[in-house]
Amino acid sequence: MQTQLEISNFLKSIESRCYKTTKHSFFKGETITTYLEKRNQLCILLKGEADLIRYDFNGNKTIIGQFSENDIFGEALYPANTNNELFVLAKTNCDVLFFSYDNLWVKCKQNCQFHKEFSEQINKLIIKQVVELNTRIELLTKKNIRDKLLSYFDILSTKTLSKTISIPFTFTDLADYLSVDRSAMTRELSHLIEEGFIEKKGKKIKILYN
Amino acid sequence: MQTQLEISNFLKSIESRCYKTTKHSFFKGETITTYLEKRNQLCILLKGEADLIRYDFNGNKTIIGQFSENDIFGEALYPANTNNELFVLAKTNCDVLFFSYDNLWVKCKQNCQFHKEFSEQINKLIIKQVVELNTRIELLTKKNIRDKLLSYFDILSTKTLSKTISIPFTFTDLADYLSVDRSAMTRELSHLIEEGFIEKKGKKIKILYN
DNA sequence: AAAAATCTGTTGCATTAGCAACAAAAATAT
DNA sequence: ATATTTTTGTTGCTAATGCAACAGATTTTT
Repeated sequence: MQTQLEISNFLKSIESRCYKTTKHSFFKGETITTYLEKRNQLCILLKGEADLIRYDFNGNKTIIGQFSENDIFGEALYPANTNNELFVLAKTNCDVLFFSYDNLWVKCKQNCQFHKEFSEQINKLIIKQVVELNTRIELLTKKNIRDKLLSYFDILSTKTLSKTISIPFTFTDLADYLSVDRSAMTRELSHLIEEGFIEKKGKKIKILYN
Repeated sequence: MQTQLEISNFLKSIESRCYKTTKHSFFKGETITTYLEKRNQLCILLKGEADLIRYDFNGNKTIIGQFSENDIFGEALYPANTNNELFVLAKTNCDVLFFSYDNLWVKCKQNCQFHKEFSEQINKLIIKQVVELNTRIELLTKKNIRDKLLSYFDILSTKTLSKTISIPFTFTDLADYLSVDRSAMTRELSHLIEEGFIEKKGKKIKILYN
């Protein structure tokens, strides 16, 4: 499998050829796209960080997805919803590549190398995305906050092969990712420290159990 | 986009050519596969229903995924986990197509039509899977059982364009899908009936609000 | 360097939802 | 047709967690 860096370089070198792709830059806070109609749009985040936000009928805001470099998103990957308004908001300055899912599998007339490569890269990104979604579902299906936290630490620890991990976002965002109340999560973190399961210093967590 | 039926027919007609694919049948209750090592295996459920089951360290069983006809699953789509044992169990008699993700993008020497078609179909299935995963995450990120239920009904209602919906699995399985306690869910259903939000007769639910 | 905004930790309180247990109903197997 | 298994509805109890509010720390903006 290709390294993350190679994929990244490939994506950055893309210029519209047989596909109609569009690159666009966004400033922090701008709306990258909305999921309102079913437009078959796909987007790749070339640079920056973005959140998928849901505002429900009560006006409650929930972060339902968090994207970083090389993540793929867009309406084509999302169910046609009804009562909810979904926005992808730039958390930092972002570069985004847009293209249509419809075009993706249409045979390129020249049967060009670029076309093949592009379509393979997209597939890899989508599969990566599936793995991430499954990871999150693993966590969300845990019955309590403690299990969610411990499983999350476990996953990070396995990925980095280290018992000391660094939370890659704010605790506020972590609470959103695990879909729990932030203060309840902080409380549970305190309990885990008291009971000797973990040590915590800022975003660094040291796992003390085997 | 091709219809579900066309995809289904295509998949059923598959015989190993340039890809190494294997078909296998399973009886109800049998283990279709386990997610223990990272083998890059992909599987398509050609017939039947199957569950992805997690047994955690406490021995608790959770259904973390439910598959039906033409769903794609397998280790390639799943994070390499640590403490959990994952099994795909046949809920009914099943036919399953196995192949390796590694082989999928290796260029077929003959550049054959079958190869192209197969790879396109797989992509469509994977995208369908992403949509389903996102649907579930939408539901799992709701903060309480009531919102999970109402959103679920809403999604079904939108899909079928009807205010009367039919739950496609048992309430026990629905509780698993929404990752809530079954008795608590039944309690909440009773409240929704009392408060006039829904009517319920067996698996048929009538939505009474606009 | 100062001001503004965001993030973090904490606590009290009320509500929710998990757990356990049981009986009736329904579905499945013999 | 009968027996067995699974599903469903219900309820009491308790623990977990969401919510609100606030102050101090940290980060970002001006």
